Amino acid sequence: MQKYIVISNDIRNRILKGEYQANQQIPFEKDLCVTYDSSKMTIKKALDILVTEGLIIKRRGSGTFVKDINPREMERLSVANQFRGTTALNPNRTVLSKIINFSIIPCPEVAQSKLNLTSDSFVYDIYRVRHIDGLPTVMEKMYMPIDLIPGLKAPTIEHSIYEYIEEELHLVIQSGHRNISARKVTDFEAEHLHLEKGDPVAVAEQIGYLDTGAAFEYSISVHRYDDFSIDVVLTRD
Amino acid sequence: MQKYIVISNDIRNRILKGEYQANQQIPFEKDLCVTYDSSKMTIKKALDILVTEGLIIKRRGSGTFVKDINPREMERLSVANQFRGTTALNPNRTVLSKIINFSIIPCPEVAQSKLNLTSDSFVYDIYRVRHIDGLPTVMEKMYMPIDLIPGLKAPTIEHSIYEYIEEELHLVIQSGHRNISARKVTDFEAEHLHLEKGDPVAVAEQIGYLDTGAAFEYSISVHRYDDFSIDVVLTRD
DNA sequence: TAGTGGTCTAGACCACCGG
DNA sequence: CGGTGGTCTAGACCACTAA
Repeated sequence: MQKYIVISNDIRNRILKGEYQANQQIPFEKDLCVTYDSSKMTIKKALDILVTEGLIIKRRGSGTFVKDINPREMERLSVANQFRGTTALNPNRTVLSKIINFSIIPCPEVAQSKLNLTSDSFVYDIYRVRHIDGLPTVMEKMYMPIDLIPGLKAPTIEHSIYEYIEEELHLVIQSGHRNISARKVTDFEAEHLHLEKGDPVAVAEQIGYLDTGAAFEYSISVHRYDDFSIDVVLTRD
Repeated sequence: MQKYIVISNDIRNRILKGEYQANQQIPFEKDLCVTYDSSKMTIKKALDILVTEGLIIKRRGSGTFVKDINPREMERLSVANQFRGTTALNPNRTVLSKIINFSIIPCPEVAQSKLNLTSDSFVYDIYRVRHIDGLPTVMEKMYMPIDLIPGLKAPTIEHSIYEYIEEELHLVIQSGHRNISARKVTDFEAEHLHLEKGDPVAVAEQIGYLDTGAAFEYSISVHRYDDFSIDVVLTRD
């Protein structure tokens, strides 16, 4: 494990345990260099991780301070801006899917620009309802290039596609570009999600990337409004 | 302007102009060191900015590659995960507010944990409808500690509070922690937002921080569903 | 003015990928 | 095995803050 990760974890734990409290100043980088027997650059890198997580702020000329955050709020932060599938996001719940459609088609126009493909490429066309602890919660429309993700079968789609990609194909999922919006549920969706006509849904449109830079997924997830929430840490510049 | 920012901007522009195309390999860090007359660490820092923006990916042992992104998709990315107020987010539109409530009260329980205050601290209690180009678009409930943000007056609230904080008080807004969800509009909100009973709204609950680390704002923004959308770049690890 | 964090360097060593 | 990007160092200089 790299040094800056270890240091970063250690300081994060001290903050979460309350050893460094909200609004309190933490030791100077110079002193942390001694504490952790590291160079200034390494300490800076460790602290910068906590800055992007939103736990601390740094002020040139003054020092480094724990943000003015209630301890209960802190735990959410470490998972904000992390890319996880539905299964991984609900580790203590059962996630199963009912397949509405599973076929292979030429890449439709709507997905061409997202996946950077042309219509002569083939993609899986997947439409499924994801049940969490038995309750229909998300409807997911998904396009994946068959060249990148070979061998998809119905049983996989009923469970976790991401797990298949990582554990069976040994590919590495690297990042996702997601757009969040809201709208009214369609009648078709309402039926599957057990919602009333015109109820709200949250829509997450997403492009997923492998560590090769290749776009492997374009999906539109329609979530019941009472089971959707996402945390984001935003910064100036 | 710092060297790594200049380099980062230059490479971003080359990608956006198509000089470095989707899926294409860009020069090795070693060569970029020569091109930009910089050290390896500086080049790495410049490239890492583009990685977190979602434009490129790096593979140890292989090189650095432009992500498999359609050029049209790229422009959205540079503003993802940026913290802006409504006014700054709509630079070409007119943003005005109708005040529903503006008073000073002891910090209510709902905001105490968010702002890390106790009930003996006073906060502004602001409730306003934000009109964008004349159309009611967002209803914003906002609590701000009067100690941190002194001198707020009604005319300021009708325009941009963020501008007042930065340009009049010369404070620096540093980051925000935001939670996004969706629900049905209340009857009261429907009236002000010109929505029908039960229509969807997107809810952005947010804590804003100054560069001192102090929480200066807790707000709940209720957006018309047809004028709300947010982009997020998510990563593993 | 002393001391903070920010930038930048030159160079060492390492983990990983490809031929 | 050579070459990539990743980590880490020791030290220089700078911009900024606070007393």
